[in-house]
Amino acid sequence: MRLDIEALRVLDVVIEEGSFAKAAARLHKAQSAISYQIKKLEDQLDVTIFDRSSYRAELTPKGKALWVEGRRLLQQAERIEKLADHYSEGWEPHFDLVVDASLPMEPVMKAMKVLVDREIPTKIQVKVEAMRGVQKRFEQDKAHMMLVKDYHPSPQLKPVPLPEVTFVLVASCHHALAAGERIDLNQLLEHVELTIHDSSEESTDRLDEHQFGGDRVFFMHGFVSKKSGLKMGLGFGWMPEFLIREELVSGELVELDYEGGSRSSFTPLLVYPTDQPLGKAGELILQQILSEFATFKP
Amino acid sequence: MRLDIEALRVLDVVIEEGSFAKAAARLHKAQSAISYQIKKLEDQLDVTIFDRSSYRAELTPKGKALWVEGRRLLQQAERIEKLADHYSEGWEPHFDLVVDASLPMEPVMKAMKVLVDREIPTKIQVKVEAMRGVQKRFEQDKAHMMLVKDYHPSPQLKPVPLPEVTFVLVASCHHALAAGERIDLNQLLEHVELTIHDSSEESTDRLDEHQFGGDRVFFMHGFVSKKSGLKMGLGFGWMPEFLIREELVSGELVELDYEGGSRSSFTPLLVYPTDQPLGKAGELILQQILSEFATFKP
DNA sequence: CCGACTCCATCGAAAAAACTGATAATGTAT
DNA sequence: ATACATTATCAGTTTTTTCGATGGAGTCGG
Repeated sequence: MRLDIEALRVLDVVIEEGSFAKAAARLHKAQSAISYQIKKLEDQLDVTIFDRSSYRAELTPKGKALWVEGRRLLQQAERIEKLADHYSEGWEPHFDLVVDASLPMEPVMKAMKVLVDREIPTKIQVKVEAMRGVQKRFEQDKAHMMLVKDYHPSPQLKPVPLPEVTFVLVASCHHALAAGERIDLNQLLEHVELTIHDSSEESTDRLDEHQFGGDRVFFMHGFVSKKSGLKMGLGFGWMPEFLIREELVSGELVELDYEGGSRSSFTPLLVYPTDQPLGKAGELILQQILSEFATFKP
Repeated sequence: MRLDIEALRVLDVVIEEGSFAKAAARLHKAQSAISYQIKKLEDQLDVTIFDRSSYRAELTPKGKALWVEGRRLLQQAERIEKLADHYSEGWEPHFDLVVDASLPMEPVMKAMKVLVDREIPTKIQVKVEAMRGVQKRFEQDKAHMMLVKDYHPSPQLKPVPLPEVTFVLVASCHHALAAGERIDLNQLLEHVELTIHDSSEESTDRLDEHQFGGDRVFFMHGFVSKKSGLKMGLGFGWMPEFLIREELVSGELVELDYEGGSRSSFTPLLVYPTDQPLGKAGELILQQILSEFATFKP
């Protein structure tokens, strides 16, 4: 590599200042050091950058073209240095967040918006997964934080509780079960159940705690499609209450009168590893997500 | 500037090779020199790039992010070096060609196409001007070559003749002059003359040699619009023969029976400065243009 | 036209940076 | 357990960079 950033910087300053001597002054160097650097650059690139035949050294066309390219390199160098500065100020290069699909996305989105607006140097990625897929992705990607419904505890993982989420067992108002009273398990099992496809499992043989185990179970790929399946009367199923509030009010979806209980609540958790302290971005995200969830009303 | 290309190159090789020692071998340096460069980079950027706690040094996330950025810088550095190599091989950074609008563009375009297809490193610009504007632009832009109908000779300018171009005095077949026989100057001056706007003049008070000096002269901004003006019967005027060959055959435009002569030929010139020898691109362009003009049949 | 000034190149000496080779500490593989 | 691989460190050497001084050439202002 016969190119030297320092030499390009000298070239840039010489051109800006208009003379070797002035550049030397600005760079706090002797004028001979400037001569040396420029000559070195010319020798190494084998290109005459300055025409010295007249009084003041004048840029040759080739010199000018190289200068233009050199400035781009200098800018890239500055970017790298700024990046390094950010890192030593405590910003982490990346921050990966995994979120359980059954949690409300609005507070997460709001928190992200705040971070984006602050133009922090950390690159943030958010991935949404379902059920066991959340922790699986968290571990696979070595992510920095996850918002989960449930997880395998570990001494290196610190959980922070988030506001409770309620699930409701519902079906379309036109569904056979909608009118049923004191429905028992056997009655339920006669109908199609809609549930979410566990994004961690290839062969779906395990059951979610919220799954009844009938013969006909339809696995949807998210609560959006599950909700539309429910609304069109395809079957019954559990839904986060905040997602179907409107449909419950309008009566489009109705809460089933299931004898085993039609409501189920859980406390979602914000989880992050403690073996590595959170960086600046991590702290910010932590605070922001907690604050958004605290004020979140669906 | 606390960034050093050499250090980034060492970092890159270390990561590619997987160990300091192997990188040292590939770079023909001692292993301690690699340690030194990496440590220097870490100190200067104040970022831990490698985690040395395990046996082999492992990239930290920050280190990886810096490496990715560093590679972009290395690529830019390589581009600059390649550019410099091209320059010392004799390629010039830019080549500016000015062409008179009354010359056929086809051979020029063909020549340019050949150059472009060869992917030469020189950036080529072609500018089309009219009349005195050609040489004016040539001098103003310090262009490297011009194709002109006429120019002010100078000892530093070398002219090379190109194939003759013929101008024909024409008008629409529906124009009053079309049917005239042995038309004299006074008859001509009773009609609107179409001519090309000299791109060098602000106030158009000078006359082209091909201009009769009637009261009503319309200045067009190129032969394309002049031709359409002629075809719609707006007036009469001189046109390069190669541009109106079809219209003459079809009879849409007719050659006037002017007593001063309805045809005028001139030898266009390819002109370039001799004080600076042509670069590789210049030589190529010279050869290519001459060869394209030599084989050009309109 | 002269003297003061600015421009840049060059040179020897000095300082700084980079590298070498050897050694040590630690970990891996067999 | 032995041979080998990996990285850090250190003293000494080589190379690069800088300094300060000098000189020739061009410019500026009277």
